[in-house]
Amino acid sequence: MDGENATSRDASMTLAQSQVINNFEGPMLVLAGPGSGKTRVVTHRIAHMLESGVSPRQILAITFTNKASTEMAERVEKLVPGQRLAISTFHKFCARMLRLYPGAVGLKPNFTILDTGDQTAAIRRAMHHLDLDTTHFPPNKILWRISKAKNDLITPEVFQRNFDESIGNHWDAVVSRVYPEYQKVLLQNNSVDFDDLLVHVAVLLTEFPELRDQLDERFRYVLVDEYQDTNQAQYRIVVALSQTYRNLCATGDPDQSIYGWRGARIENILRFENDFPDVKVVRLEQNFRSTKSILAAADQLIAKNIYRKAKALVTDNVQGVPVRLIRFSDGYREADLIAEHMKAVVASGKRTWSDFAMLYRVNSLSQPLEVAFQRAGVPYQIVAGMPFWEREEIKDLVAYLRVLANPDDDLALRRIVNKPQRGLGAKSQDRIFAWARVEGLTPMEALEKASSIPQLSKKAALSAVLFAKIMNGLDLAKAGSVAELLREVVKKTGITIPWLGSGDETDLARLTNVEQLIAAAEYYDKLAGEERTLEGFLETTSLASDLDNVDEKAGKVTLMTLHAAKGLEFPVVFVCGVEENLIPHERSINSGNPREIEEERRLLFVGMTRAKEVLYLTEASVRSIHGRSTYTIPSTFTEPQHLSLDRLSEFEFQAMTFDPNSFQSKRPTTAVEEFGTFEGEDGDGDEFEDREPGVTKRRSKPAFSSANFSLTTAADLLAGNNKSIEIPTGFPVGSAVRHPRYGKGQVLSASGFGPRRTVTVKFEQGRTETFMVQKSPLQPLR
DNA sequence: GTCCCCTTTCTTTTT
DNA sequence: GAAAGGGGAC
Repeated sequence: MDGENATSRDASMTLAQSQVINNFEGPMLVLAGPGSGKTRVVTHRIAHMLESGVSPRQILAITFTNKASTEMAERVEKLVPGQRLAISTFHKFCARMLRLYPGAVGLKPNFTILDTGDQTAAIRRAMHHLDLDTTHFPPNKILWRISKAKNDLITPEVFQRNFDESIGNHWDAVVSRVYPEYQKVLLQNNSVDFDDLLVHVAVLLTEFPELRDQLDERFRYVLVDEYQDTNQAQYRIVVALSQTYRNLCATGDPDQSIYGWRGARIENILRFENDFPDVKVVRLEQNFRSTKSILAAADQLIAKNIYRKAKALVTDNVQGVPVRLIRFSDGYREADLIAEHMKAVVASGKRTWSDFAMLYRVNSLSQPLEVAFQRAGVPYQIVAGMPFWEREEIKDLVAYLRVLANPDDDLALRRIVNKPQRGLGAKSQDRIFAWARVEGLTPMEALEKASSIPQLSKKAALSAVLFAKIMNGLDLAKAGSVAELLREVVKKTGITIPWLGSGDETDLARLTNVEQLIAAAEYYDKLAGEERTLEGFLETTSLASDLDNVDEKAGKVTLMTLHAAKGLEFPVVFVCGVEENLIPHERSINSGNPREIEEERRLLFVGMTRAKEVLYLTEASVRSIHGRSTYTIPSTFTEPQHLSLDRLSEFEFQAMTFDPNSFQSKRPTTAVEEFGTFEGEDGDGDEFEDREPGVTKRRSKPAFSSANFSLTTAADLLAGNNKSIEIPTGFPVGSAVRHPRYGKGQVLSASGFGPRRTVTVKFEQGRTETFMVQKSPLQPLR
């Protein structure tokens, strides 16, 4: 798709695609199936608009993720270089708008955007004000309810009214009290949460018609991506911007709506046709991504949804190998054998690590996979886990900047006032801030004058004054750059001192994270140049996400949830844990709401359609969940009468791994021949020697895997060596190992073979632990 | 004021 | 089984 230019466009486009590109006046709804080249079409549409004389200033393209917006911007840039147009995420766009018109909703221009942690803290505080008990009503759950209300544009007043008018449950009783108080806390802190960014702007556009007119005039052409995922607030914003100039182009796919639980409304697509009766609806049904086999299976699955507008899925691509459902005896075998399979395929030289993706419904499934991949030496990147910006040390440092940028940001101040520990515990803090309120001072002023606060200990007062001194000495203008300012924070607060020289892995990780934060600041400094502000940097930090860092070409296998996979594609995809209660998730089943089951089905549909060439669904007979081993039930979605798949046992899968030629599909299919480059055929066993990337060098003596001792290795088989490999002794006495938690160590003693092998390891940091090799995350160090 | 142990809970989380 | 949050002990 690279290297194309704007002029050679039409020849390579389908009729539907050209329609989208060429008709940019008036409302349009693009229903784009998976892999239908949507981004390409949208970017070409923008290019066409620019070429036709539309001013770049009049175009607004909105996406959901940073990644999508960056990609769109890059691709437009490639087509029509040097144009400045607004391509942004919903939240970023709203943050911009709010910085321009903060007063209208009671904010100051330097407001901060709170992350989930701060939001919970704010809820806590609100509940504290109301004397509500946080044990019985967990703040997280309350926050969740409030967030849902905001997504639906329900204000605290309306929430309360709704509650009063209904026979409310006691939950909503609590929420209807907390919600307004929470908003008050946010306003006092001159801050907003993620949802507020949208809600405030929606309010702005509704209550200030002149402003709406002005923005509508300014953004005459609005494009929205992933329209099926818009919530009420986003819908309102988009529609408000498209009244005078009704050039709204929404692209989306109802079949890929997987964020209903976050307030996304598929109905927004249906409503579109009501709001804009003259809408042109274009369907992009041709898939350029997947093989016929994959598409047929996905189509068969999604056709089972009742609440759906039927859409064809067609492709000119080859048939490809059949979609396979593999049944493993348990989750560990699943992980091990998949790792082994990938190793073998990569060793054969036909694929690289980054061709593979592992998708799962819940994050907890990543753990056994991780263990197996580490042991097998398969390089992987895991998306999600603990997002960078959520890390303790990062949030602390960012909180320092937040207080500097927005002195009203009490939540941030509370966070850092005793970090590193200065002997200013909750009690002293309460005293200081209570005194501030009585005296009518800002919290910072109170800290400065702490020595005159009655009943505050000498020690606490001293620390408070010292803290105020540090803060007063910090200034962006003086420091020159955000990165430099951060370095000063680190130096003056000594926050990293406890981590220096301890050698502890987590401390080392903390230090690295701090470095990374500074690096991120440097990057921002460079990008923003002289226009750099603290608010600007903080905005990038709070609106950043882990997903932005997915590198599809990282030379690693990618592990992530099905949700995170939306919008991505990989040559080979494993969707694992396709079992009842996982997909569909038991919560959805228990909800009794068929629409929730349909969302689960769409989720699997999204996962399946990520695959370009080879797709595996896997299930385990026994799965250990919540620490308990349970017999699983096959997923409703894969029942034979619903979905025709090639069903393989783990042994058949293994055989296929080691000798592609030995395995014949059970279903008669002539399809295989059509695909030239897949594993599953073409076993000419070409030289694999030294083809593997570094990590897997230990091929002759693989890290322990239960399958290894009875079978020949993939590499040997492919090389034509039919000698069996020796039974691995794995982790011999005296060998060096690494444990993710305890660090480096040495094997003291070992006993047993195979799955029962246990080793005792003495770790450098002193402790000695015994592990079942198969179940532990131990890695050999060469 | 801090730490540790107990209980509880266990989707998904574009921003 | 593991992490997180709250309550109680020091």
